[in-house]
Amino acid sequence: MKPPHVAILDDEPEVRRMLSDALEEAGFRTTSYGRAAEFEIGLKRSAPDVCLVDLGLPDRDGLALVHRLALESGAAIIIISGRAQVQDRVTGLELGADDYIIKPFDPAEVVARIRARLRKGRAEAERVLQTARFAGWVAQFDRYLLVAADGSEVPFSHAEGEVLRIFLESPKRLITRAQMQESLGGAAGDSFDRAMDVRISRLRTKLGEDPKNPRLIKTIYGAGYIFLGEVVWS
Amino acid sequence: MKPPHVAILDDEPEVRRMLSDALEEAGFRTTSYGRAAEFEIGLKRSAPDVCLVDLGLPDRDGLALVHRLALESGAAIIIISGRAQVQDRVTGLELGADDYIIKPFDPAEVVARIRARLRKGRAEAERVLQTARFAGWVAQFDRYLLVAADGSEVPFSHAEGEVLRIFLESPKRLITRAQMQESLGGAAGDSFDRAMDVRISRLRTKLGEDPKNPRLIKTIYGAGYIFLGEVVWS
DNA sequence: CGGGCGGATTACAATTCGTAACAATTGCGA
DNA sequence: TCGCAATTGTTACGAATTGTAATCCGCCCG
Repeated sequence: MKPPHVAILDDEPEVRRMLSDALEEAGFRTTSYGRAAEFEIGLKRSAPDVCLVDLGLPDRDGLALVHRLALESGAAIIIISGRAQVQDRVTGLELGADDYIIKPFDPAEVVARIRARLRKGRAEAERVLQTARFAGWVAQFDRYLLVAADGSEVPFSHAEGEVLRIFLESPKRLITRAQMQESLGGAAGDSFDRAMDVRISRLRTKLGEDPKNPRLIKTIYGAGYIFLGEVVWS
Repeated sequence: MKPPHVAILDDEPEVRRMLSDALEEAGFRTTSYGRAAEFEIGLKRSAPDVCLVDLGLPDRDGLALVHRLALESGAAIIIISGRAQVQDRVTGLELGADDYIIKPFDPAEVVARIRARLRKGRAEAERVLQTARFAGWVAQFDRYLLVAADGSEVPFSHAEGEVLRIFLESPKRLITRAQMQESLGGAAGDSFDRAMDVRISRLRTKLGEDPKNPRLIKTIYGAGYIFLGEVVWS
């Protein structure tokens, strides 16, 4: 997979350098331009995935440029501007910019915002399967399936999945019964806690736990539960 | 075309009102929630196009919620937070938020940023997508026809097509029964849910699903359905 | 060492879902 | 207008999952 290409348009050389340094360190390819005329020539040679555009250009009205870019280019357009008024931001976004960052900016935030833009573009294809690995198991939450170390598959139900998710999201930490009820959306009190017990019990059997010596879901008498075991999400 | 639906999650009633007023004036449908628990229940009823999430929630860690939303929901996620540090913004965006707005905010900018998000998303959807490929099938919605891998053709009806389209538009994602009913325009409640079951059942038989071990349309008891399988629209 | 209490497990009941059979609706052509 | 066929909704019943209640087991403290 090729690294995404970011085009930078800003008349101040220091700003250009700061941006290109940060972006290349973050794994992007960059091309920098100081004037709108060069920028447009560069666009014809290679289509960037993201355009960072400063509005205060010497040779062209920045907003008009943004508008044309939005219509003609498929790239994500991010304005970087010293003009901080709300009205400036609103018109910039209305004209087709995908984001508006105010100077002075932090390069780390620029990187994060670029990533957010690129993510949506290819989000569906790249969406990582929501899976967790622990103690030889692989839990696939998008398929409601547990895969054992030997490859055998054990389906789990929605109720069991909710409990399992809570455990896997905070392993090695005490989870009180009240917390778990809250997460499961159940009204605390009367007889719902018994339902929770049953859910945990059924989950334990699916995980092949030895009731007398549970290795994964440990009961803390009078307090709650702890999920032991290294969890790696991917 | 239905107006986009924006879900608002913020514990301060004034903020909720300010947002919903501005958004509805701008032509959006809104639903407001004060607590994460209610918000998640609302998500099961109808799938919003945009989620505005405040990080300072009383009953749940906002960032964890954002992360789950990013993975499980197809909506655009915009954080609205009083935490203004760069580090906060970066982690919020890295966890899957599409934008990060700092309190105090101007409603006009919120509207503009929501529009910017929807614009990008809709650009994809606006290409008239009439055929989808999945699991060896080709679904041609303009001809109400399913073409199998061996070339044989199976016609599907309008009702079946509606269900199929919903599945193919959000594959590998839980679709609650309420969401599906809303998409199908049916009044929830009495006996319409049985009609939906029947539609799905008939679609399953046309797809040649094994009732005991469905490979494509999986039922999540008590929750909804998931369409497994890679989908490519063209 | 025994009682009380909290949790685990089992059996059963309630809910939810699948599908087959049937009824209602729609659309079309004679 | 009538009748036929295709589609869709409705009802009924069986199967699967989940909650509830009853019982059993084990921990903690005296």
